[in-house]
Amino acid sequence: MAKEPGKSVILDAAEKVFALNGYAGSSMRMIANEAQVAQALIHYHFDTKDKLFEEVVARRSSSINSARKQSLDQLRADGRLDLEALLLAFFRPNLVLGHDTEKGGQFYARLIATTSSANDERSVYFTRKLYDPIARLYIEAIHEVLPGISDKDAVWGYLFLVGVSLTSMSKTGRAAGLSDGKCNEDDLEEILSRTVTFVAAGLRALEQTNV
Amino acid sequence: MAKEPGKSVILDAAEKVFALNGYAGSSMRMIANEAQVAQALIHYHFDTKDKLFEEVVARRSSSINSARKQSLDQLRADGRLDLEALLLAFFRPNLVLGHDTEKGGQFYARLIATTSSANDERSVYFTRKLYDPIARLYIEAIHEVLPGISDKDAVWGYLFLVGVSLTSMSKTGRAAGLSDGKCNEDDLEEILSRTVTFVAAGLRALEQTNV
DNA sequence: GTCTATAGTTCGATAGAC
DNA sequence: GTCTATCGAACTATAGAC
Repeated sequence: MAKEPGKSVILDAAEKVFALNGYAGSSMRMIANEAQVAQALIHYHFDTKDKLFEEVVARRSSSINSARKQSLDQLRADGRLDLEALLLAFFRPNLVLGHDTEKGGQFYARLIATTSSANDERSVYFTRKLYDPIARLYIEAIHEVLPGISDKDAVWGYLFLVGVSLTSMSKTGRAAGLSDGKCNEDDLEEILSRTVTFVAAGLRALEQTNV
Repeated sequence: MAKEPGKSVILDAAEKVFALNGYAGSSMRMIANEAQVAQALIHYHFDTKDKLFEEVVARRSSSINSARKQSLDQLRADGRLDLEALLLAFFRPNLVLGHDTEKGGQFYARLIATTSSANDERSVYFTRKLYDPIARLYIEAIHEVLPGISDKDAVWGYLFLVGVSLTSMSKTGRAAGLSDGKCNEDDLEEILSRTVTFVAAGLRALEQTNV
């Protein structure tokens, strides 16, 4: 079925174009063409390119961040908060969205990976605004499950954790290329279990260095 | 002392502008202004924006990659190749360059982090051309020092390793912000030892899952 | 809401003087 | 080798018909 014109069609198109070309590398014409609407319609609904980008990111980030916060609270309430559970709570929302073609969110993971690695003012602004609050929550939780870890190691460990998750989220095809096809970037559980194993061991090792 | 006009002044300016704004977000005018030369002079020396970018990257990547290859060969020749030595051989060239203000290479690390996380055709092309050969070398070396690791885990482990190193290389100020100033992104050895500890434990854990 | 047409700006690249 | 000046294309955004 053909999609009807409207805001969501434009948001989907913009998400894809921004993810594949970055903010500066994307033009309103490319997005209009992808969405099969007139360029002026995008300005009617979203005003400027800047505000369009903000709405693209806001649509997904709020659900991811609230899922991450709720999972953490739930685990704590149930007394089941350990390191592996913490990592699963963090990774799963992003990976699920990044691999879920139904929701049309398969490009958001790439968009976030690109944005959070960029150094321009807009990208840094978005990263801090959207992800620093969640970061502080998870750094605090790392202290709970690894009581021996130092403040510095908890922060560096969290940043390493994010670096690993961005790698596994991006679906650039590099894993398949370097493994001659053995690694399957579409196998969600395969990636998730490896990521958790790797990061959990890394964080425990950081805790050990402070004993 | 003021720098004299010429190719190296333009390359330094381009490296900085590209690192801070990305390829698409950088204009020849911005670079000309940063270098304090006429825009036409950049075209005289480098022809197109594309070729300028290629020369900016080539200037640093060749020395980094040959350092990585030579360190690996030397360790093997000396019979001192273990996991920690392998990781140090990989991380040090990039970290040293990223923190060395004398050489003027302090922006290259950010440029590479941005480029290797981007999904546009040019960035993917550069990442594969410049870094896939070194990647295959180090994946092979991972198999040597961790004989029990599976092919898939070695590739995923290598990609996680790269993800962690990009995080610690970038100097975005996020570590300082999240730790209320406790983490010092300028302390090279502090970052390097943490990175090695974290990644070594992660890779050993991946090896263990296959026993 | 959605379109066509276009104004006004900025871009990469080139011509030509020195 | 370095400059000023400018061309033609692409860009964001807007005006106005429907």
